[in-house]
Amino acid sequence: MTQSAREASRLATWRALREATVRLVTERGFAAVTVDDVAAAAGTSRRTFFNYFPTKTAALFDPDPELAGRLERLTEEAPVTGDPWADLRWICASFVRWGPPDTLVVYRLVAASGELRDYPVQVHRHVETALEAWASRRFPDDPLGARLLSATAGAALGVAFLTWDPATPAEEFVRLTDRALAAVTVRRPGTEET
Amino acid sequence: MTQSAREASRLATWRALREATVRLVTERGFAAVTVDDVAAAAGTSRRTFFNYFPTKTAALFDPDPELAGRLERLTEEAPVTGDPWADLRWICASFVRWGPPDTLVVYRLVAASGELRDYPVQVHRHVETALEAWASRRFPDDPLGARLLSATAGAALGVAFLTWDPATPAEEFVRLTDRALAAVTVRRPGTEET
DNA sequence: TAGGACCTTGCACTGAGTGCAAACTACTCC
DNA sequence: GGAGTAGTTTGCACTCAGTGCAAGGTCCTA
Repeated sequence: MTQSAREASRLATWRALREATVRLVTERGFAAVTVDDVAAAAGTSRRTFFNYFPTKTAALFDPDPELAGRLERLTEEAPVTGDPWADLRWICASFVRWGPPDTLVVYRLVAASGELRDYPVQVHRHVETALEAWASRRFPDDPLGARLLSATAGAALGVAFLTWDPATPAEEFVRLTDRALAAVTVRRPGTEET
Repeated sequence: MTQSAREASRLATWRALREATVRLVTERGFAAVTVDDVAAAAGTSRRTFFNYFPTKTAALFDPDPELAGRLERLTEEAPVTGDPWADLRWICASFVRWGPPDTLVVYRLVAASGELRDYPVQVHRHVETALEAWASRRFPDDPLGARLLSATAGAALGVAFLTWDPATPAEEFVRLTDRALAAVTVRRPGTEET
């Protein structure tokens, strides 16, 4: 389980590239930063950048390798009650409250930047992906219901994020997330009344 | 109100470009079609293409100019009851049922194409935009609640779309949309009970 | 310590998207 | 009807994202 030298070096390069991207984009704005700039700042070649990230935006939004594991664990620890939407709210609330530190910097960057407003979805796409995996594991024979759970939660997270003023502390974002999730209810399709 | 020659010609060029894009992408796939190809097929120059569409994907997903007006009218005709989510469902159901013909071709194209699976959101982004305008007009002092309504509806539409098998008739898509929308409820934040 | 797996890098190429300036076309107002 | 103006088309040259390939380097394993 201890990392080999290769794995360690790979993670280091990944983080150097991520760090350089975030720093340069913070300083100059997304459009004014080229991949060459990032690669140079991270001490690697342009070609290596593309070995780690498929696109320029990915360097900003791809989740840290360790984050994936944490999210995975969170979905496994989640309660399993008769109300899947409540369980999903539990996962979202835990995730947001835990506040992955690296992620929060990017959050604030995107929220504050006009030119990145087109990508609000990207910010929590990996969360939504994890939720979708959770949901489809739980309801394998109901793709509509499973996707509906994760997509709706994703929408609520996105709305909370868009409404959040990045100048205010992160707790405010947590509060908005709670309010957004609390205002929505998702039943399994087929059990609707009306 | 009758179009000037200029307006008519502009609309014609817009539609020629859209039509060429859809046709070529259907034949060859998105990646294998260049903007040059599209421009040539539409009988204009590459540079003119970019006068009409900011990106290649926009040529596929931007709503037909007339569609915007129709959507606008739909949001004005919508009922105004004490249950905004119900009103929103009415708008979505009407829109989907009316079935804008041009749009449906693109829908089917995207749903059937593996390489466009990353863009499912784009398909109904303009609908979501119209819904957001409607919601923020109705709840100007509650941005969270307004966005939550439109984003959730958008998520439901997206899920219905992703779950839809494009080989089946459009009515199936309508049915999925109804089921998805019926399974979700959005209250105004602040009026939640747990 | 030798061979293979994996990683980095340079090079050359395609194609998206943009700024600019010149030619062209439709509209307007006299 | 004709001159001026505003909007449109187009070519050209440019930047930069992203990809394929092949040569060299580094780590790991037997």
